[in-house]
Amino acid sequence: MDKHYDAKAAEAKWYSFWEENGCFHDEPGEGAPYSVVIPPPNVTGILHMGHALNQTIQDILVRWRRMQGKNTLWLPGTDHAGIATQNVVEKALKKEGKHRQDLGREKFLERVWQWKEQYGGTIVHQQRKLGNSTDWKRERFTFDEGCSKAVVKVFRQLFDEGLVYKGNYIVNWCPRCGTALANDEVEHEPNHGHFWYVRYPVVGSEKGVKGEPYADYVMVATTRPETLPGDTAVAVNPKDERYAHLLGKRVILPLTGREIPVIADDYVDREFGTGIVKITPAHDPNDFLVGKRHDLEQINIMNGDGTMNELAGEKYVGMGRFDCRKAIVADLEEGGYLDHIEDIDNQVGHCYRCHEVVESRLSKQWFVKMKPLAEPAIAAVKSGEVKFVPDRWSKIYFNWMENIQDWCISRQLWWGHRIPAYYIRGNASEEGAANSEQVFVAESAEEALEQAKKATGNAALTLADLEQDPDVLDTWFSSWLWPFSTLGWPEKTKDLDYYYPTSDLVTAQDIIFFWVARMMMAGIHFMGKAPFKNIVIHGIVRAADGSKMSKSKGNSLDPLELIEMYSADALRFSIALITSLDCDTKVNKEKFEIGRNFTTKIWNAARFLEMNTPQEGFSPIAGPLTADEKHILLATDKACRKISGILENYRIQDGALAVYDFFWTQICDWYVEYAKDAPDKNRAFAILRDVFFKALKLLHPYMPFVTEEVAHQLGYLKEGESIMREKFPEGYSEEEKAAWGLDEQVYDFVEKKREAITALRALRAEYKVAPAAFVNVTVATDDARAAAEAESLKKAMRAETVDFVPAGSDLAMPSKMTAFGTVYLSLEGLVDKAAEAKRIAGEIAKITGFIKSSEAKLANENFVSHAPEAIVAEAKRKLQENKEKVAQLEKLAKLFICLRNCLYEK
RNA sequence: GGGCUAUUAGCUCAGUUGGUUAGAGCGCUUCCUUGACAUGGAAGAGGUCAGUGGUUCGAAUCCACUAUAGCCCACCA
Repeated sequence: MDKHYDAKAAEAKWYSFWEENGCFHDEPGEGAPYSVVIPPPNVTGILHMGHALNQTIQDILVRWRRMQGKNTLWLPGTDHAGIATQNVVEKALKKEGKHRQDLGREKFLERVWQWKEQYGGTIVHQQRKLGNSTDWKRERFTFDEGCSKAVVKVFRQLFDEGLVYKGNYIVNWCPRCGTALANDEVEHEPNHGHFWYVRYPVVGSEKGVKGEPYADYVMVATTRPETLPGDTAVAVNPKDERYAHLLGKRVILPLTGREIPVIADDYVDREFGTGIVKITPAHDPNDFLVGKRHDLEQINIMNGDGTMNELAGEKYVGMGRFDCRKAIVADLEEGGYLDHIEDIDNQVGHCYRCHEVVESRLSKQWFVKMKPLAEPAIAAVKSGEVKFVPDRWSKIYFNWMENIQDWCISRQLWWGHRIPAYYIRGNASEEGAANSEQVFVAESAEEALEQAKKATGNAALTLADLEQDPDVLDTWFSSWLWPFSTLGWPEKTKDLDYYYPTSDLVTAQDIIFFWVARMMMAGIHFMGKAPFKNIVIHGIVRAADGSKMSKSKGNSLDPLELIEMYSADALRFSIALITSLDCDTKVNKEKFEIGRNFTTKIWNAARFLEMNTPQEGFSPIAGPLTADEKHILLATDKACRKISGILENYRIQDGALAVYDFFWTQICDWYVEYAKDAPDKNRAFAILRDVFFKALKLLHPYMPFVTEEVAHQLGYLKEGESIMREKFPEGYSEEEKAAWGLDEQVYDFVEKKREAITALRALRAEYKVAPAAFVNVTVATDDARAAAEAESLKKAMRAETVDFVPAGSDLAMPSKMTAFGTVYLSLEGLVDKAAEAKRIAGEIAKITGFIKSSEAKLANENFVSHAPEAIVAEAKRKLQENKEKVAQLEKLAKLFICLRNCLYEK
């Protein structure tokens, strides 16, 4: 083996080997499978730390289950990401000085597909670098033929069920992008704005002259005076006594002269502003709801591009909304309606894409009625059919699902699944086909034509008479079908039958609502079964200071760079080790050294084993084994059992820790050191060889590349074989354990022995005994097995002699008490430190403190009678031990005083 | 405003149903390089578990309140 591990070469070699040999591929078979669908990244995306974490967790689970022998499918793919992708292509067009309108819909879409073919594979290639064992033969795209078919089918079905409807609704609207935005696509930012206090004269009151107050008016505070022409009421709180007299009266809307009612609604906050609110149902979401409750007219005064229309008043037509604001304010002042202006700080929504100020706009959009879909999805989690891991996320899920709002699914984009709704040409209103009332929802234009013929009684209609709704569907409308559309639905495929419902869904907390909850609803509604059994939610990877990673902040780490620097295994292992499911993870570059160092350790340990492999090979493990040999076999057995149990519970981090500790501490630090000087080296190394392969297999889900490479280098596997096809170790059989004489007592005995060795090392360090010096050691113990360990102790302690005396022997030498026995270090002939006396006094004080607290505890009647026997016995034993320790230290103190005296005499 | 979560060593975090003197990694201190590995080895220092009160024989762990931080939802015209 080479002195250094070449991660890059190994990663490239093994990934293509696995892929070419179908190691990732699965076909329906016998028995319950393990299946997972990947959260599809945006096709425009590049791999970031969030993906690295998310996919590492999935790959660990997937590789582990596959090695357990289950049929295992991890299905990859990408999301067409409507707005994001369209934006990328529009930007490219802009460089050519073109706009999408210049190309027209068809040509533009061609361009997007071209872009997708050329660059869309970026993230998919990057994912391979991570070592993902995804079944690339089944890679899907939310906009591919099959997924698109599923989308149309679902839309049609929901429409027929009355769950999809077209409605007037206030949506967040970006005037620049010309599309509705989902709530999450709006970014609220602090804004320094103004409150304009405007007087609305009460009908019937005397009109004042220009510039003077009206005799009777209501004062309204608004941040958006340009919407004033759309007001259809003013509202007060029903409990507000100040304004009780106004109820039922009407006021005059300034500049228009229109009369509007004064209404009472709980929505109005008495404390805020003047306590009187103007109600503009077409331009504010809250006002919209108030308007619904009071049956108010909705006056839409704005065009889609943010300019004013004729309903705003002749004077303002064609003005931009902000120019119009200025004009209206000026006119209000002119007319004497403006009382005063106040500076305020508020929040204003911006488009997450182009940063334009978002407008609330009344428009016709398509919606999905969510309540009927949500109910069974809530029930599935309540009943335990589907579990959240960690469980606390179920609360958040319920909270959202129980207060669910209808889902606006139409987007005014071109890149996406076009809404399968058709209208008779010419019926469309000015705002486009979406406003036509006569709509035919069908899976094809031909089918829609049949419907139209039937509905109109006009058999002469042709396809040319129909036009399709121009809008496309929200991207989530395809991703919510992901767990079954990717398996072939609506066709009844073998895959669908075998792999659905999937086993685990692994994702970050930020898309529980947008994606997870909706998949639950779609899965139950269309498949009759929830789409997965467990929803594993992990945190977000954050920068070292706890802030979110973002390119613009420059605080993001690039997983590909980390792979380049430390290797994919290092990235995977480190991230698994430092991430707990329960909270976000803060990372910096240095953290990934953990994994890099561990990789090096594995490589070097493998080299050591290789160097010690006899030419003729190892003989089978037989004969009476030494305690250390039994111990490592038991430790291996424990590790195997422990790790599967840990992974069953998704404790990825604990698993990483366990396997790290097993390999580094148990194998490298202790067993390898033992094996170097073992009485029967061939047997010791035969055991090491066996244990080592098990360790590699345990490690494989975390570190696929180095484990595969080492397994081949050491000859565990022949060419053409893969560690991926090995069985995940389950520990040794009862027969093996019996044959080798493995039992817990031996394990504990070796643990104790190690304690003695550590104690001696500590004594050497404390008394500054040169590392190379041979020392004389005495151990006071009654353990009958001790004598057999004299040789191994001598080596581990670098001792000239190791003598045993009965426990309780009282020697005047520096000592440490251990579970094995009291270890004494003879200082004769070695450097001494007179100042030790002081240190010992400190130690005596410390232990005396413990003794006092133990004595107090044992004197406590309540403790003795209530606590379990074992606890009481343990307390007594500890007390006794501490007492002995103090006695020993006191003796030692005397010795040091004596030594010091001797020194002084010199 | 409503909800959720966190607060344990200098830093990042474990701590399973309450049970001896609270752990790991990194960092720090001391020592060790012809030895598989200095990307290493040995030893060590460092914590009144955010605070207060309660339940209990016993609390980092359970309960209440307080403080601080973070996240989500709804957002004030």
